[in-house]
Amino acid sequence: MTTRADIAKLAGVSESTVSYSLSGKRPISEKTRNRVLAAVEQLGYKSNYAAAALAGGLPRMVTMMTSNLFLAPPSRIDGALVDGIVHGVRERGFHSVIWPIANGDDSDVKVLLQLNFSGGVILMGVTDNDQRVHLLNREKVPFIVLGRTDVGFKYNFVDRDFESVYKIAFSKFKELGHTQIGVLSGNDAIDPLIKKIAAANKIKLVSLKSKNTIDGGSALAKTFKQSYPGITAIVSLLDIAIVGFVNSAKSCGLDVPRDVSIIGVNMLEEQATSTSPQISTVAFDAYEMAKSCGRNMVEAIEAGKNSKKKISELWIGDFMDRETTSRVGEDSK
Amino acid sequence: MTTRADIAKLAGVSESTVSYSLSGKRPISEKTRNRVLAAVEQLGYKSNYAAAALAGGLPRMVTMMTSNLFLAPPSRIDGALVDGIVHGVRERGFHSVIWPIANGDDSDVKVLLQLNFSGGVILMGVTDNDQRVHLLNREKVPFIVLGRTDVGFKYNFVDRDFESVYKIAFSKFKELGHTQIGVLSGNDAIDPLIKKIAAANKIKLVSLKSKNTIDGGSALAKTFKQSYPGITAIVSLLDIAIVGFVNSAKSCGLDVPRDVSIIGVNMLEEQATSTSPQISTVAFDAYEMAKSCGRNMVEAIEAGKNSKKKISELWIGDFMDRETTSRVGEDSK
DNA sequence: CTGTTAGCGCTTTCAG
DNA sequence: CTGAAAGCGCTAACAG
Repeated sequence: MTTRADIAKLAGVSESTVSYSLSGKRPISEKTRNRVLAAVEQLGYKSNYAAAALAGGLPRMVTMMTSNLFLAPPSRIDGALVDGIVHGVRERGFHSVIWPIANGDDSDVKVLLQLNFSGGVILMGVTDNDQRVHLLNREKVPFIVLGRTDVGFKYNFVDRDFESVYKIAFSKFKELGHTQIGVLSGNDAIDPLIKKIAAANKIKLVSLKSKNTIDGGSALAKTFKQSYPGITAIVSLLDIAIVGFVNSAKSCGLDVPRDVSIIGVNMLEEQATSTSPQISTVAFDAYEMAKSCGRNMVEAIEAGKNSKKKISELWIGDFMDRETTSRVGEDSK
Repeated sequence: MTTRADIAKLAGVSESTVSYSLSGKRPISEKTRNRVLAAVEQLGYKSNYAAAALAGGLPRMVTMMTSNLFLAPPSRIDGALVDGIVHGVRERGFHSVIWPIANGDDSDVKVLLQLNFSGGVILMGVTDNDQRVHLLNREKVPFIVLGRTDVGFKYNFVDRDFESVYKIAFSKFKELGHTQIGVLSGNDAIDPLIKKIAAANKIKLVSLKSKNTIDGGSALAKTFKQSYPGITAIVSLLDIAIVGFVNSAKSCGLDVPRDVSIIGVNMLEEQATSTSPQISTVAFDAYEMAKSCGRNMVEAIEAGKNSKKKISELWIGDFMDRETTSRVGEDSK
């Protein structure tokens, strides 16, 4: 294994000059740096992560914890989240990995924590009353939750401000004259927050349950006209399903947005524009949100465990009106 | 941060005794060990991964590289593979993480290799002529490919012995009297290996293309009778789709296995028994295969890069006959 | 702008 | 069975 000593010798400089040439943490003359880089190239030198972490006093690594990777239907959003974290963390000079945990098994989490390998943890895909949050909290690892869950105490998280999101969506629906709208989600029950905001707008809600798949959305489109004659609009929490719905709409005799006006609150901007220009969205830049989460994580780690830096933040989507949201009661041919 | 020095002081022993108590690499008296463990417990000591890796001379870490995590439809098999690797690697005292790589982007791969963070890499989800294999080979990182791809040179891999698998499946079909069978896969073209073995058995093949989803399989079932009247059997390479097919069969007027005899060659034993007892399988214990891959990886790392230990191996599935594979031309009510 | 050097926390000889 | 001590390769003072 070649070390900085080897390349120092070859370049005819000191070992620290090698380090600084590579890290850029202090000024190095162009000439010297080039000699160092040439030596690095020539010897195929690679830095040693463990040594750097040890000497630097910190593992420059953040760990994403996400179970169910292969069990739940994948969403473009999940990919964007991982991608965002990777780049946000990298931007701050750290690295990130996914720590695979078997479903519902705490032992994998404990192994990680016991290892002291990770400077911090980003918890993803949290479920109701997620036990992992308790474990992380107990072990005093710096952690941020991507999403929210009620575990009985406060913790740092990054998430969308859904209250604002729903307020935007429902007030738009209200303004357009809709009075009965479907809530497309994975559950039979409608989120209380949605109920509250709909009530404030005097809008009647109907639950539309679906799997978050293209076919799930298609299936809904097929029976939509018969099953829900009164529904003139849909607020969708399912990114993939609503694409399937819109794609199938025409062949099912549904005119979007004339017959059904749709606002997607959980879609990537990219998805909305590329596959379903008929959908208005309260846009969600999952990548940027996750990137900011990654940056925050690194800052929290560098700030040290003791410093109680408050890094909670909410992410608020912007309303993207493509003027495709139909007005109710007009032009009904 | 508490270190071994702290716990040595508290336990009244030397620092090396602490290390050995924890690693078990040399005999320690029961009494001493208990004092050490008590101190560890009391101070909440966690070992420092970076220091251990540095002193030990090796990063005790294996990296799984798998792109498309969130783009491709997930399969139970992928989960079983990850799980198997984690446990195979852990069994040998190493750890494993997933290194997220953006699709088709080499730079993430290069970052990892440059980091010298990983003792070895397990490449998953390889595509045709996968560039990552070239990169790994060039960087001289110990690596094993889970699956195979043609990149123009030899490398170590762990994969099923599909030639044996197909031989088993087709000779069984032949024995049962089938002469025309469908090949359920994601492609229009049929794998040349399958063609060769079918030809040897004088069996005519028809390509059945499907997405590997429950709904993909269902769709196929719906049109199967009309579209493929001559097909009496299916060899399936798609684990999820075939489950969908079998689930929908009855409601589509298909009697499995009387009308269509099925052998799944890419299913987990678990899937076959739990969801579709009518399917015979050339069983695939993805977990065990991956576990063995993980163990091999660690051994390769410990053997050192120079030692050209030959670790290639093939995994051969066992034929699981549930006596549900129908005989052609009999009992056709 | 560059060099010297003292550790980081652990593993592993070597010496009892 | 236990201790002492020499590093592992790097970072970050400190000293020019």
